[in-house]
Order: sequence, then C-alpha cells, then structure tokens
Amino acid sequence: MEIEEHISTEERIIKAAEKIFLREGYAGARMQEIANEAKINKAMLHYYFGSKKELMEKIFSAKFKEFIPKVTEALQSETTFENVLRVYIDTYIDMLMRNPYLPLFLIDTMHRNPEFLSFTQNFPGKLFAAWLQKQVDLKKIRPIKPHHLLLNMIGLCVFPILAKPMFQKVFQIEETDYQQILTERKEMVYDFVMRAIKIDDE
Amino acid sequence: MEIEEHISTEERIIKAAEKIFLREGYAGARMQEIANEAKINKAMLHYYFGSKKELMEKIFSAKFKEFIPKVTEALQSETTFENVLRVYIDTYIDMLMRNPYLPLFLIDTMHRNPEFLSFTQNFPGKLFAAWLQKQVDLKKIRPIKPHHLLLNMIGLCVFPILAKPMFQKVFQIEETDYQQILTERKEMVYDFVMRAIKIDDE
DNA sequence: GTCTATATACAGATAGAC
DNA sequence: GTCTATCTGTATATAGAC
Repeated sequence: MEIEEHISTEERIIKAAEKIFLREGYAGARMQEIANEAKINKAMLHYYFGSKKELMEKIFSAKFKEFIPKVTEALQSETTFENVLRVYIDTYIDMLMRNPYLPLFLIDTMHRNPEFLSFTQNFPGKLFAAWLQKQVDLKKIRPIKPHHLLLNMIGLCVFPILAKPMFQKVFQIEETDYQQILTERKEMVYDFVMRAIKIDDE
Repeated sequence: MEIEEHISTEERIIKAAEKIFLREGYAGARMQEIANEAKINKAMLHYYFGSKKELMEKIFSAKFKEFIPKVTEALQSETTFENVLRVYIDTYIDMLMRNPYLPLFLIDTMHRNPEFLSFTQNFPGKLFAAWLQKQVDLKKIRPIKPHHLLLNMIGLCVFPILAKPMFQKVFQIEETDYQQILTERKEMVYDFVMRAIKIDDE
C-alpha cells in the first residue's frame, strides 16, 4: 500500500521548488522556504540538487516546455481553421487559469536571468507560423503576418493573467468579478480574432 | 553656467535607482549597484532615502503613474472614435518602445511585492471604460464589454514587449527583425482592433 | 539519506570622522 | 553632505555525526 502513497523526497523537493520559484521568482525565492515547503532541511536540498541554480534549471526548463502549446496534432488533423483557432484559445486559457503564476515566472526569468534559457532545448515554433501562412495563401483569412497573428492570439489570452493586479487596481474590480471576466474571454477572444481576420464575403 | 549643468545627488540617485530597479526588479536590485550607478557610496543612499523600501516606493509610484495612459484630453476633444483609437495605440506603443523595462517592472512588483501598491493613489480608470460603453450605446462599435476591449487593446500593445525574449527564442527571430515587428504593430493593432469591433455596414 | 552545526559571503543599514 | 569602516542579519553552501 505504501508504494502508491509514498512520495519520494526528490519529488517533494521538486513540487516545493516549483511552488516557491513560481510565486517568488528566482531572485526572491529562498532555499529555506523551499525546504520548509518540502518539510526537510536546507542541507537536503543541496544533497539532491547541488545548488539553487541547478534546482532552478530543473524547474525552469520543465515549465518552459509546459507553456509552449502543443498544437502539432491539431494542425495535422483535417479540421477547419475555425476549429483549430477555437481549440487553441480554449486550451490556452484553461491552462492559464490553472497556472496563473506561469507566465510571469517565465517572462521574468527570461528577461532578468537569461542564463537559464541556455538550458532549454531549441524550440522551433515555426510549424504553427507556417500553417498560418498557408491559411493566408489559401485565402481562408485576411493577409496578416503569422508572427503578428500569433502575438495577438497569445497576448489576448496571456495578458489578462499578467495584468490582473494592475487591472483590478486601476478599474477597482473585485476578485470574483475578475474571475468572471477571465472566464468570458474564452468566447470573447475567439470572436474578436475571427472578426479581425475573416474575409468579408462580398 | 553651472546652474544648468549641475545635477543634484538626489536626482542622480533617483535616475540610478530607476535604472537598476527597472532592470533587476525589487528582489534582484542591489543597493551597491544603485550606488555605483549614481557614482556615490551606499551610505549616501541611506542618508537620502532611508531604506531600500523607501527608495523603491518613490520609483514605483512614479512609474505606475507613467504607465497609466493619459487619455482624458483625447476623450474630451470632439474627434471621431477612430481617431481616439489611433492616438491611443500610437501613444502607447511609442511609450513602450522607449521604456521596454516598464511593463515587466510594474507587473512583477504588483504580483510579488503588492505592499508597494498602497503607496499609489487610487486610479479610477472608469472614465475610459464609460466612454467606450457610450460608443457601444451609440452603435459606433459592436457590443463588447469595455473591460474586454481595454484588456484587448492594452494587451495587444504591451504583450509583445513582455514576451520578446520568449518569442525570439521560440521563433528564432533576430533582434533587428523583432524591432521591425514592433514598429509594424502600430498600424497592425489599429487595423486588427477596428476590424474586430466595427459594425458591418449592410 | 537525514540531520545539526557551521563556514563563507554578501546584503541592508549605521557610526562617526571630516 | 560625503566618506570609510563596521555592525548585524541572512543568504547559499558545506562538514561531519548518525
């Protein structure tokens, strides 16, 4: 019975480090706090992972992969452009609402500790860009550079998560109301993007 | 002649603190680095500003104000909706390209050091929201909640600045090419938003 | 593997001469 | 106002017993 219930020390450290690094960022995170969270002492952290840097590398490269959308399958399936768009936005916003700390953690790290970027493998995102370009060539959508369309789509999904505290402050929005806004955006973003790129019929 | 050339120590500290806090964030900033940048020693920092926290408060509240768009005049002028939108996006992207560190600094601070928020005065942003709602009521644009439209507009401007390192990595874009993309967006964002919210003629 | 105790470095902050 | 020297706390990291 213990086999299923037991969580290894290493696994507990990983989970604790994820929580603290994502919430506090690399500079703000404290090894002591990670140790407390994992219910061990600081010495154990170094026994398992050597240094704060090495532990961060582990967490960062894993989270980086999580954030890059896995659209490969969707693109290969023989479905409509509209469906791909809808699935993409739905999946992305769902993931973000479950991981609200993820975007700030990645963006902050890539700006202020770019050394950790070297520990991620190369991520050629050109597949989706090429697919979007094909949709333009096929006149499924208006002419628009794939990079712009991607920045638009991802920005419309991610920015409201990043800007939450600022937006709540400036527009004096309560927590529950903001959650409501985020939920509405799955429909809204799809609609907004479709209107912006659809080809007028006549 | 010295009157014009002289920059007070206090002013030099402010400038130095801006540079370091914006680049490194509160947790990552070092008082020693600020002192070096201002070409003084650490003791002087404390003589002028007391503590790291007090210095940060000064910088944060000033930068927070800078980021909130000053649209009051534009809204009161008797111009078209299209012009307000164009001026808003133009002004915002211009400001962001001159201050690339600003969005991350503010967003990071508001998430991870929300205590500094209390040092900003209340910023009711409801003026612009109300104006947008009026445009909907007047059937100048499609029905859309002002909060959504604002999140969309600001997100389309700000996100590409925040996501720059990630986007460059994933799509393997050179620095000059990315700057080119950012420049193009002044036109592109206006066009994208207008298409998304305009009312079809027939 | 896990712990306590400690080494080492460096941060923010202060004392006091000038 | 400005400096050097120093205090104090705390961070990462290690030594060594069990």
